[in-house]
Amino acid sequence: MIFSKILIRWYSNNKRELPWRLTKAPYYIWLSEIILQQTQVNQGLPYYISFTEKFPSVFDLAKADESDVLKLWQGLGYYSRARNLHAAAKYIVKELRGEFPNSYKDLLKLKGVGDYTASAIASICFNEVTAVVDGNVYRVLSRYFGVDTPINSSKGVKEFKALAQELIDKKKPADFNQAIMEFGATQCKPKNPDCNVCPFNKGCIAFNKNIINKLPVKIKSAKAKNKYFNFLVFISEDGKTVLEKRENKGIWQNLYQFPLIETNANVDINTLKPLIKEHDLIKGMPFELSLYNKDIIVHKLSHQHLHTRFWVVNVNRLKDKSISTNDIHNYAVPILIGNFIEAFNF
DNA sequence: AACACGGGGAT
DNA sequence: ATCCCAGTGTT
Repeated sequence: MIFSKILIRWYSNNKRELPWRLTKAPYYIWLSEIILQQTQVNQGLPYYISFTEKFPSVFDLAKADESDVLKLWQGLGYYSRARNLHAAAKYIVKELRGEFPNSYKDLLKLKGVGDYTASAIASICFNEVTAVVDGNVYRVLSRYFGVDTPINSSKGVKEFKALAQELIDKKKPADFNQAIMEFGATQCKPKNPDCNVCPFNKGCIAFNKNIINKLPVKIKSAKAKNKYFNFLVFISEDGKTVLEKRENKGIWQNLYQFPLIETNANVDINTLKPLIKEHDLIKGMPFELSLYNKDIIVHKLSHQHLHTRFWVVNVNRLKDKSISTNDIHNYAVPILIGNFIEAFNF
């Protein structure tokens, strides 16, 4: 039997029940695909539920404020997905009168939609024969066909896309695409794949040459850099504090944080005090400084290790820009800040 | 081509 | 520790 037939049969017997598999409405498929980029099903699932509840249609999403979209996205990471999602919703409503793009080519014009997502939506919603290539597909194909081209090289990207496009079931592109991803996610896993019960083990090159753990080949990325963050948790006698919006490019764009002093290394209270004394928010005012977390919190991102200390700065009163500590939960914050807010219990 | 972009889970 | 995750955008 040919590859796609075996795969689709496996899928019909083994697929998980997931909410986005109950619909073919492009808005919902799009939502699920954006949420699931670089995100495991278990992590993305509650966000899919809350987004479909709060924004049942692309019109609801388009008319929301970005701050509300980011608040709902809080904790999921890769926040450009939320910003692009919102921008694309506004584009669909304004420029396309709410009619969702219905081809790979037009889907690609949406912010945050690249080759993978355009292929997924086009195939699932419109039966377009466009093969998806995600992390699962790289793994399944590299192992079965014994392809050792690095998956994150430009050559590899083209090669695997062409191979997937060759294999896809022209009559059932939606099933094929979802099947190969589901197969990679639940059976042909990175570690300890279930080769003993695999319907492909007879023909799988990696299995038969015993090189399962050598494939796929991936070029290693640079190591994470250390950064040293000192967050200033101002507290005034009338129960106010300060949050600032991160406007710049980089991590956490458009999310909120406590005023930040970044240093080249961990600093103690004596080093930090003069810096705070000159801080715009309290220049010339008396203050008391204390360290909240004795143990440095190391928040690990893909490319940065954030060595973090929270400093409580008690002051008499705060100028403008301050907010009531009662309102602090209304702001979208990175999980690092969110965990502090929860522990500090304002 | 190389890098930035989060947070959680598995090993 | 290290790798991976229904990838995309920028430089």
